[in-house]
Amino acid sequence: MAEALECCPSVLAAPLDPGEAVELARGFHALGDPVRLRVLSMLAAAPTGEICVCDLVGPLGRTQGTISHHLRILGEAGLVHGDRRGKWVWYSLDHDRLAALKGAIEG
Amino acid sequence: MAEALECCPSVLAAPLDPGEAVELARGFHALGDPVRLRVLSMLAAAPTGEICVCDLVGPLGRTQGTISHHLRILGEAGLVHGDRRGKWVWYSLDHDRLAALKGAIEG
DNA sequence: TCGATGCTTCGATCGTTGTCGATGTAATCA
DNA sequence: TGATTACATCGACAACGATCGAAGCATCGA
Repeated sequence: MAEALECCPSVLAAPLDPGEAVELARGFHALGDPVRLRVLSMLAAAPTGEICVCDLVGPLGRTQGTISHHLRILGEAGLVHGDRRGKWVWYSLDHDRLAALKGAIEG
Repeated sequence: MAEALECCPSVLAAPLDPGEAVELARGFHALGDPVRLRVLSMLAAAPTGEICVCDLVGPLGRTQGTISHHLRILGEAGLVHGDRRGKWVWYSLDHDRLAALKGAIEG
């Protein structure tokens, strides 16, 4: 087993030190809300891989301010990125970050 | 792709319906705390796959009541199971439940 | 039966968070 | 410039959650 690359801490390998645990918990905490999970799944299912905020508000049944709040949390967790183009801000999924979290809980 | 087995909803497949999102969020929410992640990693690293509460209190630097609280949350999320044997309660990891959560965030 | 040990539950505190409505800001269009 | 649209931020509120100390169970040994 390649011990060399310590890119991503894993819950299932050696006991997690407190710092790694805090960092990982930040990521999983962002996944711990139904609205945010649905945002991610909508982004993953979008044909172009991008969705603007206005197209999230209706389906998710939350106000625009609330959706913006959740997108900020997802962004701070590194799970999504926003790109302003004209009046719209297009959000897309960060597959690498998601893969890193997945890697943290696989044996 | 085998559409047949719909055992575990995935964030990255079709858009999540609200009910599935709530259920998945419950699991990820349990992972969204540093103390709980360290509990899981200690369980995974334990030679016998089991640890009693008294052996978690010291390393995690929390009171026994707090550790018990976190174990209850992990248990309700299906991530750990407790087994009373004599004076001790031995906790172990539910690898299947963890794998299901992992499966929910893989493409 | 009585104490000691391991764990759970309870009550209280205090910070966090999901939500809304309202306001602010940026970009576009007339 | 002014109006409109898209999004972010703010203030407030209620609900939740992490934590502790203390009290309550359960089990074992003497």
